Amino acid sequence: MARASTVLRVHRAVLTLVDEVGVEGLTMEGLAAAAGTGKQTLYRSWSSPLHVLFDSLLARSEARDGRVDVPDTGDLTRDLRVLVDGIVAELTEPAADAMMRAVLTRLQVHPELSDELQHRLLGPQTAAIADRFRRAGVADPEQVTELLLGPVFHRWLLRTGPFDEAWVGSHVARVLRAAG
Amino acid sequence: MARASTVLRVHRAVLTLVDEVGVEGLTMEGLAAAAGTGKQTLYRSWSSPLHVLFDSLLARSEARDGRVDVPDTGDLTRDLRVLVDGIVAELTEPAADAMMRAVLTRLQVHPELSDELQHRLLGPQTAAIADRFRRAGVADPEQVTELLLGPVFHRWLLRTGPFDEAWVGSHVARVLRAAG
DNA sequence: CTCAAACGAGACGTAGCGTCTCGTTTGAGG
DNA sequence: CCTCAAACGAGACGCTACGTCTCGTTTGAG
Repeated sequence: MARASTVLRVHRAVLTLVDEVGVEGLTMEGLAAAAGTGKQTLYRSWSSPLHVLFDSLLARSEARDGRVDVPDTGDLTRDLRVLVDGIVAELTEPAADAMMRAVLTRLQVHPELSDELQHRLLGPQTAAIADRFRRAGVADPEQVTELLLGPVFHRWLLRTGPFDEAWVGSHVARVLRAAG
Repeated sequence: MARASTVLRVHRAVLTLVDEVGVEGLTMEGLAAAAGTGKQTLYRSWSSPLHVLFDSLLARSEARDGRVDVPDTGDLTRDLRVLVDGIVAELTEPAADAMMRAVLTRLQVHPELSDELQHRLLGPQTAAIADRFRRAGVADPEQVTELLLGPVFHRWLLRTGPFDEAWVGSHVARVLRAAG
């Protein structure tokens, strides 16, 4: 429906614009101006500025073959600490924090986007972590992955506590104890 | 600053209105009309429809002395299952689900409200759960509480899986294994 | 009873919405 | 190389909610 060059231009524009005005500041009109496109062209492919941003983020992630590198040195405890440290670093990096918070947030209003995020981004990432657990002989690797990520996510989203090194260490230890 | 009767009227109006139009459909103008108040009166006390809703929810929760009942029969496994079942029931009840999702997510844009939610609602609730763990002789009860709630929250917010009975059971068992 | 604070009502200019036309560009099939 | 429909840019349009503002009225503590 839409021309590839147009999509590319819009994708680039939204990532630039969101840095200037923030996720809340995105508007279809601003986007049209920034991308040098007509509003109708935007509405042809996306139904809101959030959809544009979201689509652009997914496209970018897939373009760089969006793999998670789950460390596998043989030392599971160590690997998990490195993994969680990496996730925490990304969650607390101000720009990424704001963006993910906003996207995740606004996503709640659009369950179909939630599914898409699940399949195109989160799913592969949690699967990679579950694989690491499976290789280490952990039973129920998917659920243990959830046990690992859930509290991190909980702490991040609800701001219930800091992500210091001690917390990461004891959290990983607790998850491994649960994993048996 | 604001008269108590006015606040009460607005609180009542926003809870009625949100059932009709949803959280996204709330506007200051609609709220003013529903509460029979001037817009200036609203802006005097709240800065957005979300703030009004949020304040109203907190007030309601505190009015009924918003305590969590954490079961304590002596059988920790059983108590935790009942507790988690209760939380899951509340999270999946359609009206409450939509409301909490909207509030919690929109909250991300207003960190100061996040703190308020933490202190006036979530904090006391997690503390009650941590106390149950502490009474059972669990070490690090706060962190084990996070281990219990994190995955529930994660699964709910990201819609990564269903909340069936088998999941609750195995999750509780895993958390207890981590608790030692 | 008094009078300042709080109020309701609603006018005002602004911004972004989503729809719509209109003339122009583009690129695949003949 | 030509054709022509699909996609495009530009922007006008009416609309809704925004946040600010005035103005006259109500309310309740002193």
